[in-house]
Amino acid sequence: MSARQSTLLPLFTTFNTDPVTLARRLLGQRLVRIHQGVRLAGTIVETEAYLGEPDRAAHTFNGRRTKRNASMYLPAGHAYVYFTYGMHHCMNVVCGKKDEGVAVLLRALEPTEGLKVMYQHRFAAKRDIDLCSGPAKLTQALAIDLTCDGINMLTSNDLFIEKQRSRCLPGRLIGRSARIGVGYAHSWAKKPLRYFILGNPYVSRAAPAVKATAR
DNA sequence: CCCGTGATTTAT
DNA sequence: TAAATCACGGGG
Repeated sequence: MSARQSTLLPLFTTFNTDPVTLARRLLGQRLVRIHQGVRLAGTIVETEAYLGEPDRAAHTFNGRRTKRNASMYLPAGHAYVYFTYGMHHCMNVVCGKKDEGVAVLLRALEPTEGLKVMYQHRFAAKRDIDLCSGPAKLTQALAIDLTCDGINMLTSNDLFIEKQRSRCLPGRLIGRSARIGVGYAHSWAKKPLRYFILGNPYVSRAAPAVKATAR
C-alpha cells in the first residue's frame, strides 16, 4: 500500500452518498493538490450541497447537460471544476449515482501545507485567512483550474482528499445556513444547504446560521 | 456600493 | 444573433 492510500478517504462508498451527507462528511477532511511537485493542502471547513435535477440553484437543474457541467454527471469521487465570472474557478466533489448530477461545492479551507506558494498564487492575500476563505480563493491558492475538471480523486496523484478522521464531525460542531450567491433560485435559495465548522475563522463569511442537528 | 471578465444561458 | 446572467473577489 502506498503512503497516499493509507490516508486516503477509504473507498468509493465514502463519496457514493447524497450531497447533504457528503457536505457534512467532508468537513474536517483534507483537500490535497500536488502542483509542480509542491504539496498544497488545507482542512475543509465550509461546503454546500447541490441537489441536482430538482434544485434550482444547481448547474444540473432540470436535467440540464452542457459541455461545462458534463463532469457533474460522472461517478462519485470525481472533481467538477467550472469557470465563472470571466475569471474564477470553483471546485465540487461529485457524489450520488452516476448521471444523478449531484455534488458538493468546496467553499473554504483552513490552509495547512504549502502556504508560501499559496501566497504567490493569491496576489491579494495579506493574512492566512485570506488564502482559501471562498470557493474561488481556494482554487486560486491551490492552482485548481479546468485542467482538474473531471479528475477521479480516488485514483489521482495530483488532486485528492485525505482522511483526517474516520467519523463525521458531531452535529454540535457544524453550523448551517442558506447557500451563498443563489438568490435567483426561488424557494431553493433559502434552504439551509451550506455547512461549516462552527467558530472556525477560515470560513468565507459569517452568516445567520443555526446549529446543525446531529445525524 | 460597484465593477471586471468571458463562457453559458435565455430571449428574440 | 443579441442580451442577460453568473455557486465571485477586490476595492471604495
